[in-house]
Amino acid sequence: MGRPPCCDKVGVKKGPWTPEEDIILVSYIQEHGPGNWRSVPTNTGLLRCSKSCRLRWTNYLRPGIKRGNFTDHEEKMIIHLQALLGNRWAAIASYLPQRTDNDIKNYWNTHLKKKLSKLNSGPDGQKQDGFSSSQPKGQWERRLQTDIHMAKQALCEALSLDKPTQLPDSKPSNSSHHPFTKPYQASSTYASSADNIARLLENWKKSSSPKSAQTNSGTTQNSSNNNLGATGSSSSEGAQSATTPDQAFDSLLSFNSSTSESMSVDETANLTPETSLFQDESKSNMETQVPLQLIEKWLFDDGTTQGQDDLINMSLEDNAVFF
DNA sequence: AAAATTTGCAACCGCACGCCA
DNA sequence: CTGGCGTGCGGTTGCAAATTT
Repeated sequence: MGRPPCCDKVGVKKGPWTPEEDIILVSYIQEHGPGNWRSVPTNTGLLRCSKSCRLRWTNYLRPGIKRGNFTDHEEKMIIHLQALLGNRWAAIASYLPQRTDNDIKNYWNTHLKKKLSKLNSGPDGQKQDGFSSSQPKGQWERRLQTDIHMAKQALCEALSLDKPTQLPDSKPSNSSHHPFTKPYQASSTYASSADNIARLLENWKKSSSPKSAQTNSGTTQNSSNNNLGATGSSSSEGAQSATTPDQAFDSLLSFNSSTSESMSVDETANLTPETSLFQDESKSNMETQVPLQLIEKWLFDDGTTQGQDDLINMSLEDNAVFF
């Protein structure tokens, strides 16, 4: 028995996305906005299941996504947040605008885990993974602990009426991932999305040796590391060298270049309406604001860098205070 | 230079959750 | 209240690229 698959497997394509598919998806979302994923494959003719479409959008095509090259700052945040929240990548991602949960999860699993285990396997390799020793084992317990923690802090905040409002990046973000559950908001949101896809395309064309559709994963990776390389101007380059006779592509690029002319991708990303759009989301606000104080404290103390251990200790001490 | 091994990441899978009729 | 449906989330896998032998 069990739950039937989200989509019948016959005729459903799997594996890396091709630029053509990306274009179709983006241009569809450009028109209709994200959401109602179930209908996306039917309406676009994509031979993908709805989940796959959503994933592709949220992890790659969504506007304002930054890929690769985690900064020290981000790294520390992830470490700290992981200590606080456990493997709740979506929650962690909500503190890191422009980063997806998948990206963070991958980065944690591939880089940070090792890094930390090296760090902590010094004299006595007890603290595996950094700080898990102080955490409940099960996901459920951990979640519970976090929630209690959050609730307590929220209470404290409420009582002190001293709410931080100005955290630089305090964007509730993607806990509900979509700024646009409503019809579809600012078109400029898609500018950066178009940037994303323009990057994909550009790199795809560069490597557009016969392999073409080939390893989209490869092209994706390249593009992902080239955020700086592909700006608005380069996307129009992409338009010129376009070999894909796709109208959607043209419209995308023109759309793109008209909206983000002089901005780099990152700039665009930073200014993306997401930031403001997200700010109304009460649920994630609840979630974000609570540990924010801790994070803020840590972030703003960052200059005084005492090293990760101190950060870790801080979080653990904080936990101790609350329990 | 070629083969073997490791690494990194995109994408898939399946369960959980929330909404709605 | 309950069951169906759509979506979100975290764990895992598969494969290409990078590195080592």
